[in-house]
Amino acid sequence: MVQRPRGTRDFTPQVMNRRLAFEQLLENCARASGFNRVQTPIFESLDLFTAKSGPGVIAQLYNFEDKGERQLTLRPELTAPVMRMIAEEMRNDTKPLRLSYYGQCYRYEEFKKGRYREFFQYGVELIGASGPLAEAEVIALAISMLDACGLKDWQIRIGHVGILKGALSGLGLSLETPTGASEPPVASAMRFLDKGDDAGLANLLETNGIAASNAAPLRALADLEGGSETLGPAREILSSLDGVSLEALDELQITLDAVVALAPAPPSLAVDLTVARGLDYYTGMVFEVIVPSMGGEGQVLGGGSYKLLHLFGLPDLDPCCGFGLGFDRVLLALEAQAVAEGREEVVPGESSDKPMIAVIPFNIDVQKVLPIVGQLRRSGVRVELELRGRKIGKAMGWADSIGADYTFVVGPRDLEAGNGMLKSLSTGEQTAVALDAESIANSL
RNA sequence: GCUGUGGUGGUGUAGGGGUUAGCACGAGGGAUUGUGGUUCCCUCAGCCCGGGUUCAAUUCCCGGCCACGGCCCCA
Repeated sequence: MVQRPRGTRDFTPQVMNRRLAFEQLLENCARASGFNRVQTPIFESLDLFTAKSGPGVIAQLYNFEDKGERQLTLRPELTAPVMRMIAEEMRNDTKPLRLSYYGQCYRYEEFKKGRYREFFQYGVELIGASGPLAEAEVIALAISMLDACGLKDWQIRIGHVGILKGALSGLGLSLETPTGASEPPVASAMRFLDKGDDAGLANLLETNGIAASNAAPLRALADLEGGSETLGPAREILSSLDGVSLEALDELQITLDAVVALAPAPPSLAVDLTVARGLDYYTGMVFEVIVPSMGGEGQVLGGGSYKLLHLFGLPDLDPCCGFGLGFDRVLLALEAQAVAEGREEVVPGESSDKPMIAVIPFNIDVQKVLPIVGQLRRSGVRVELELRGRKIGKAMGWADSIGADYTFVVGPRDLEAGNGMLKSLSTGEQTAVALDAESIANSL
């Protein structure tokens, strides 16, 4: 028996129903904010991802050579392909572009709950507009989506890489990687701050000719916690440091104010200046959403402002802003929440559908009912036709188990009388209805 | 990359060096040749793969594969 490859999943009709409903819900949110869907290929040139993330990423790629000896790879993420698409197809489109995307991505790594080798990502990118208002639009959309799907237990953390970075470089730490080192001193400092390694931080400052006394205010800055009220203390700390600009802080303030006006209030919002997203192409505001109950795999969404389009010859469009949403993880969180609340419905609206009617021809020529089946379907009613010639009792059981709302039985007697028996499976009531689609539809 | 636990019909499980490998759900058929979600009967279908120990392995040992966890990492 051939099994599905490691780290992949099959989706049964019941599961797929839910996934489609979730995708539709996200899509509706995106469209309400003017974001329109695009789609890119499942495989791309290997260069696309090594250019963005460096040669180290190959270890986690499903890369291969095609029959024309081209170096290709299954896509590990969707931002780079969308950037590529913009450069190739959308240079002359009116800016800004508001794009959304959804699809599977592939990473060769160990998988766990909420982490698979084939996983699904939903995301948006706002291209050709930057600044605090553009950032607020993106954050607000993320909040709206999580709000719309009914998730309750989540936290959004918003930061700005420019603030710590500005403070550190303002003190005199270099943004350039020295020869022989693996990362610039600024990045090392941010890592020390994030991990709480104060000794390492002080040491780093001293070896770069900066007074170690500066470590304390930096630590205080990194440790600030809370909502937008933390910006006041942050301002005081930054003002006390030499050569540090307050510009990034002012921008973050504008962004936060705009988000409050644009989006529903999230369950928990925290300003956290150490949100680093680990990636050096993020240049401004960064944010992420955590579902605490999911533990180690609890980050369900991440994004921010980044500079990538210069890699495609479009530096004028940098920086852009966007986020990626872990489709599978949010769904897992919703499923866990539904179980905890003893609720059947996991994604809002997943089970609301048009009524379904099971048409059961009984000891008659099936041809007699086919036109009605076709007409009902065209008029928007879901119709399933009994295909196995079951006896009447079995047929009723079949109709029940496929989730039909009604049965419509047509036997010899009915045919003679020119009608059929329409039965509601929920109430058990049964009435004779004329043998035409309109009469049946009106009786539902 | 490190590490823990586990793999018995389609699903969930019991058992265990020699067994007709048990049960439940499921699916198909029948009791019931015009009415379902209750009952009864019948049928279908299983010891992950390879090697080793043994007279004998589904059971014990090793390896692989797969699954589920905890770290590391995460574009």
